[in-house]
Amino acid sequence: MRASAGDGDQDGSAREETPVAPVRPGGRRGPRPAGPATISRVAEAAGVSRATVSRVMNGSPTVNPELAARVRAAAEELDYEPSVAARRLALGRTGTVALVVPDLANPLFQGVLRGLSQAAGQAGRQLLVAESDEDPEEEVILALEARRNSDGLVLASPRAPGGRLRALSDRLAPFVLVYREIPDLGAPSLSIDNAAGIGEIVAHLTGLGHRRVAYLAGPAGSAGNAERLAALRAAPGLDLTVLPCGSMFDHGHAAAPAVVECGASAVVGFNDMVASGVLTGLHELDVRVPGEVSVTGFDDIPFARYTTPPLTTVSIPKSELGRQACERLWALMNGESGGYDVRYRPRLLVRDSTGPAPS
Amino acid sequence: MRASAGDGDQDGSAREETPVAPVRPGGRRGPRPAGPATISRVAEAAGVSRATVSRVMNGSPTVNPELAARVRAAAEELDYEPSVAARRLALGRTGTVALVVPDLANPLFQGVLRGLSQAAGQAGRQLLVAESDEDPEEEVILALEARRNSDGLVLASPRAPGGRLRALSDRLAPFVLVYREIPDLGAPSLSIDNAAGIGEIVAHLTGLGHRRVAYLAGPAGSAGNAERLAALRAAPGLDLTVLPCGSMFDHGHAAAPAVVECGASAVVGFNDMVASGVLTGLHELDVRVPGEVSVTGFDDIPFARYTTPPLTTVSIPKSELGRQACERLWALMNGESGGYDVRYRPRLLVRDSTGPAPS
DNA sequence: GTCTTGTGAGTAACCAGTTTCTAACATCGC
DNA sequence: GCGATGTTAGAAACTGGTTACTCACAAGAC
Repeated sequence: MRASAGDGDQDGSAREETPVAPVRPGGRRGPRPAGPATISRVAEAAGVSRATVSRVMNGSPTVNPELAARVRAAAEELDYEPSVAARRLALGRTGTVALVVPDLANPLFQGVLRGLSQAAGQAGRQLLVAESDEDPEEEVILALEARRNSDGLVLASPRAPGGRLRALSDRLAPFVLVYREIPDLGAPSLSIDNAAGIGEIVAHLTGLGHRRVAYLAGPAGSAGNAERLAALRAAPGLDLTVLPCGSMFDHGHAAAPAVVECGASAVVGFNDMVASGVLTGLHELDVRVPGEVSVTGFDDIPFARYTTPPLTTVSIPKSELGRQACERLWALMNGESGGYDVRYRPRLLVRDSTGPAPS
Repeated sequence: MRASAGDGDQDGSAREETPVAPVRPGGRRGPRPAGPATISRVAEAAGVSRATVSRVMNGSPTVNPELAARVRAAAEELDYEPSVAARRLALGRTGTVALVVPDLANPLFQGVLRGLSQAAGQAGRQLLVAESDEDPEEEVILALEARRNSDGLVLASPRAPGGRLRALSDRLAPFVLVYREIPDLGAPSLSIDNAAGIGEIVAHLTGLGHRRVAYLAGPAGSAGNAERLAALRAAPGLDLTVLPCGSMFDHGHAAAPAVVECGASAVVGFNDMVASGVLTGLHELDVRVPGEVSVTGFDDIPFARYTTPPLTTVSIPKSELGRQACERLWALMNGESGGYDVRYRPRLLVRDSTGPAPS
């Protein structure tokens, strides 16, 4: 007898009328149920059993067409819509898939979000979205919670430690991993060959004569950042300076002075946003790009074409990842195999932000 | 590029360890009844009734602490987690809110998405997202469907005709409208004063001596576009050319030649993306901005600071809209009033893409 | 004209919780 | 000592569907 009785003390008005006591979930058998129509009401109206109504609503062929028509008419008449909650319970399916991302503002994840949203829509499913704000602990909780409300999960670029995910993997299943690979995880992964992407960039830059290179590092927890950094470190003949940066425009913008200071002739951005930011920052410092400094990005976000100068970057199939993630997830949810892991190789896009190293 | 499933799809090879059956996730020791623990199993294990377990799980104070501890221990032991589906049915609540947007790729809606996502997370609710792809008919269906799976709805910049939404409003309720106003709709709305925003822009441009202005029009169905266009048409002393355009970078980019052709000295973009696109397009045509042509945007998306030159635009409180939308929705869902409609007045941000009209 | 077979529809048992009602028991007042 | 009162905890009804099982009835086989 407590519930939320305590909070009504300051309100006291605005309740012009209490039209219809909605439904008393403890139940009495009123004479006129009111409220949204239920399958029982339809059954009664059509003079059939609930089972028959259910069969009709689900298009079972074992119902006399005449009867079916009567049921449909009754349903129509009563504005009947099957209760989603009840179907979920009875069927044990939610008709929903979930996506957990570190940062919704990042165009990279928007690609996955869109791909997933469209695929889900086409499959007549709902899409649940949760944002972890880059916090690994939060992420795990969110993922578990999202999974409990859905039939399957897409984890985009999870920040959580591999061991943690491995331990949780049977409570998370079925799920697919995007933008990350975790060995011995029982889930398919779709990832980017970051080393290859960096390789493309390095080859391009060294081909232009650059040796002193600055790397604008991404967020600490990002597996992609770790791989890109490692690949850069492993590149022979590079004089590398690592500048802590981040993943957003502002971070790149703020890093411009440090770039100038370190004397690099080329800047490799963790992603296109920091690269765009640094582009503007350099412009403000009157550093010519690519005359004095070359700049590269990563991801090929839509905006990258529209910076000045247009950004040299590597492109990754963002929407394709979303679509593929769906496909894998559908397969998994049907008890099929999630298929082989794949790793997409980024493609170099040379635009105008890179040029020969100044001599 | 590696083919993912092309060749190996029919491998009948040794598959000794493929656990194809959905193994009971909880059964580590002892032959327990399979499947996830239910309230009945917990009740049995603790030697109490289901009602008591329910009370304990919901923190009812009318349970003997000793008994409660026993129940909690049993629940812990069995890895019990209450079924979301069953609670939904019994409580008649879903614990979910839904968002319907025309276009997830648009930074404008991402603001709302983020604000909503964060507020929902804080309130311990799930967030359902649906994208209508700018199709009014689709949108209505999506909204209805989303609403059936949630306790409340946020409709962002809906494309559907006002009458249609009005007719559906009781099936959609509780819901709040964002980026659109519809008279006599029984739902609170949070919108942008487009006319005021255009007013700011026009004042700024005419102050700089511009008279011949081109407007890069947004999507046909957009209410925001209609209002902005109307405000421009109503502005006195303007020689206005309307160029069909769109809402994305590419649309703006493609419009650059038409801008040059029409001889305007200033371009008013429907939003920041088309403005950025046209900026690049003009640059490619060797038109100096703002020397020969001034360009303005709308919305102040994060990119806008990082175009070259940085874009003069009007800013609107995107995340604030998301947060406010939540607040209204929570109120509505608690049976309170949704509050007054509000209309935010955009703020002019003068950056470097506008300058004196050439004489 | 029976026996078998097939078909359509109803009965009732689920799904996994929540909540009302009720009964047993302890406590208190007179 | 006995009735009145107050706690707990259980029984059972309820949320609104789905579906395995069953049964009545009709058609076809012999």
